[in-house]
Parts: sequence; structure tokens; C-alpha cells
Amino acid sequence: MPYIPIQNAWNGEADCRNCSLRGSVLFAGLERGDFDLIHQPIHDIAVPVQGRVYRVGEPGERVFTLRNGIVKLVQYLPDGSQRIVRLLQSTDVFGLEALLGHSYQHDAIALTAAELCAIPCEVVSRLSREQPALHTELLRRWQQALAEADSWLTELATGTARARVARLLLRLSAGREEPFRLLGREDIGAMLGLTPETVSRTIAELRRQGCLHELRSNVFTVDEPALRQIADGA
Amino acid sequence: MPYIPIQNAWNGEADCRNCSLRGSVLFAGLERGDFDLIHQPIHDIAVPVQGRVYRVGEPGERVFTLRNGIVKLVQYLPDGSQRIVRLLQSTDVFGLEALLGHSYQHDAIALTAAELCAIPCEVVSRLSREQPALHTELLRRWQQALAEADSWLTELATGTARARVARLLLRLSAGREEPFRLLGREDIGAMLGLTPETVSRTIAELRRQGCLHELRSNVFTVDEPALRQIADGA
DNA sequence: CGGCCCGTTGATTACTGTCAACGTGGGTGG
DNA sequence: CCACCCACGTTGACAGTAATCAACGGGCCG
Repeated sequence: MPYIPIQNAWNGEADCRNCSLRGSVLFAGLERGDFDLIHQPIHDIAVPVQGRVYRVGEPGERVFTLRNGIVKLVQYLPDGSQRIVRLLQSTDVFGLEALLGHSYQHDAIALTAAELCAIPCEVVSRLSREQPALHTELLRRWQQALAEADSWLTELATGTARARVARLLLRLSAGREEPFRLLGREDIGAMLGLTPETVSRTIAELRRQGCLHELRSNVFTVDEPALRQIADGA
Repeated sequence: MPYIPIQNAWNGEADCRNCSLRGSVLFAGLERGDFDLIHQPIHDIAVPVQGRVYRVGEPGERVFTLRNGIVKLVQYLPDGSQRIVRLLQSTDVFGLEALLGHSYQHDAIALTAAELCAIPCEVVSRLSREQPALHTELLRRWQQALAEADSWLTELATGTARARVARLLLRLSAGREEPFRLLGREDIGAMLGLTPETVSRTIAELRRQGCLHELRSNVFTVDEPALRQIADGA
């Protein structure tokens, strides 16, 4: 369970002007000149599978943008059980609480190898003071996270195991036609509030019913309409 | 299930300068002069029990501050089942999505008689442009809602019915020594993802075990340490 | 090649949902 | 003002679902 110190995994200073993700990223609205205001390095970081970006309670000094890969945000209960409260993918921003001087409220752990930008809070604070566009973008990001949290609760914590698994599969396959690699059973369980065994059984059942086809080991395609029926309680 | 048009329940224009809640409210950081920038009326609204403040999908034109009472935010699944995703109390702000031009994402329904301020988005947008203090306060509110949503999921959607009910009771009694009126069994169920029957049984059991004392009908005091043990999975 | 982690499956138990009946308090209408 | 009715909480019996404990097999890494 390696904690990846930022320095060790450092790839080099990001060149935001030429960022391949500009347009969908936090700094989307900025002009070329605005980047001159950045006086602290923005790091481009590689995180291995299972690498921890930050830990709950750690003082928050940076905000992160995910460039590729999947990251989970995890919270824990006193009895040690864990719950995944959000899943992040490309262009998502996380660790926003750092901007308010708070410590991080989750463990952020990479589910796949991931690449991300670490932006010092000071940079964001300063730019957002001078650039209303960035400020609005921040609000939008916050609201997006909140909406995601609410629908996560409504969709993934309500109903039978079958319905919840179906809804999760729909989310994960979201639109794309291609097959996709499914997460580990334990992680799925932590998202849905189920045990790994129940998840495994449920997936097996969906596969037998033809809602789900396993191409290679743990790589699936979905029958979206069929899954949606189950998701909506059929 | 009356929808309460704002005009019908109008109490009069709020006088924010002399607001009894200033200090804890959204406009806390403003100076006296700032209020001169308000050119649209802020309404003080009374909402009866079960009154709907706004409806999911309705175009969002106002942000609300709860002065007293309890309001629930509800989301629905395609099969009609509902889930309460947040509970609001005095000084809480809701409907923030309106500031981004979004329609409301929940039904907001009063669980008790409630009194609240309805602030036109335009007022908040304008003030926040001129007043960094308000801007920061907005970010804080957003983050607070997000943190609440995350802990809601972790605490109230994880573990057995007993543990979840216990955690909810601890939240509702939160600190205060005095007895408090419990919500309806159906609402509790909608918060925890349980049926009203299971909630009723669980509460009866906690009462038999002495963790919970019913003074009057549906008015309780709690044995906090005992409840916390159960909440933490004992 | 061996061990280990992970997913799968079975058997059993515990828990929660469902359906139904009953009592009570509050509100309505006569 | 009283009677009635309805909504809500409670409880019981039962069915269905998920958790638990245990065993097994396959793939991957050392």
C-alpha cells in the first residue's frame, strides 16, 4: 500500500499552455497571459496502481486534476469498514477542500495506473482572484461533485443488490460501445455497500441472463437496455 | 401536497441589515454599505409542514437560507422510490445550483413548519462579484454540503439497520441534552434506505434496550454512549 | 514450480422486505 | 361537541435477500 511522495514520482513541470486537456480542464478559460501569474510549479505526477495520492486528515496543500486513469475517494467508519464515495476519471478535479485550508477528507487511491497534475492551492487562489472565469469554473466543479455525490447515493445505495450492480455497470460502461475492464469485486462492494461474495454472485447471474458478456478475464460488454430494465427495478 | 407559491406565503421583504441570524448566515461578511447593492427583493417566506419549497427540474431562480425548521432534499428513482439525500436546519443554504443557471436537482420539502429567506440569484451573483468575502463564503457552503453528502453516504448507507438508525439518532440529537421530536418512520426509512416497518422495529428494540426513552408520543431522549457503541458496530 | 491473491461457488445463518392486521391520535364533518 | 375516519406507528408471520464461513481453482509473480 505504497504512499507515493510527490517528489519521487515527479515527471516534470507541467506546461499548462500546451496541455493536451485544455478546454476541459480547470484552467480552461484562462488566457495565455494568465499563466505568467503562476509562480509555483505545477507537477505532473505518475501514480502506480494502488498508489495513494493523499490520505484522509493530511493537510491539504494541492488540488489535483486527473489526466488519465481512475481514482477512488474513500472514507472509513470507526469499525474499519470502508466506503468509496466517488470515482474520478479524466479531467476530474479533486482535493478541492484544500482551497479552503481544510485537510483532505478522503483517501484518494488510484485504481489503475494514473497520471495527474498537482496544483498548489496558492496558484488556484491567486488566479481565481484575478480571473472570474476560473472562479466560476471552480463553482461549477464543486457543484458537479455535489450532484455526483447525490446521485451516487440515490442510485448506488438504494434497492436490491441486483439493481445496484446493474446501475453501477451502466455508469462504468457509460455510453461507450467498447468492452471495458471491470473493477475488483471488493471495490465494487465498497461502492455499493455489499460484500465481495454478493457482488460476484450478482455479476455471475447477470452474465447467465445475457445482460453481460465476458470477453476476456474481467473484461465485459453490456447489454444496455437489459441492464437498464434491471436497474429500474424489473 | 401543496406547492407553496412564493407570493402567497410572502411575509414581507427581509431586512438583512438587522437579520437576527447575521453572523452565521450567507451574508455574514458583508458591510452595511454592501446591502445597497441589493436591488431585488429578498423574501421572507413561511412554509407549512409538508410544503414544497421547490421541485426537481424547476428552473432555479433563487437561493434559500433556512431560518428555522427542518427541510429535506429528496431525489427519486425511475421506479418511484425516493431517497432523502440531505437534511437542512437553521442557517443552512440550499438551492445553490441555481447560481450556475441549473434547474433544481431535488425536491425541497419542509418536515416541520419552516421559515426561510429566498434570495434572487442575481443578488448573490452581483454581490459575490464585488465582495470576495461572500465569494469565499459561497465556496465554503458548497464544500460543507459536499462533506455532508459524503458522510451521509458513509454513515447512513453502510452497515446494518441497527447501526444506521443509531447513527441517525446521534445526528438528530447532536449534542443537545433536551428531548427531541423524531421524524416520521417513512422519512427515516427514506434516509437510511430501509422500509418503515424495519425502522419501527429497530427503534422499538433500541427503546427496549434502554438506548432511547420515549417521553411523549414520538419525543425521545437518547443514551448517547450506548448509541455510539451500536453505531460503531457493537 | 510453488505460493498467494482473487474470484467463484456452496451451505447455512441472519437480516430485511413484504403482506396483513390492529390500535391510537388527530382531524373533519355532521 | 361528538363521532367517525384516516393516517401512522406497531407487531406478527412469512418469504426473499444478503452476510458469513468455508472450500476450491486459476492466474500471476516471485
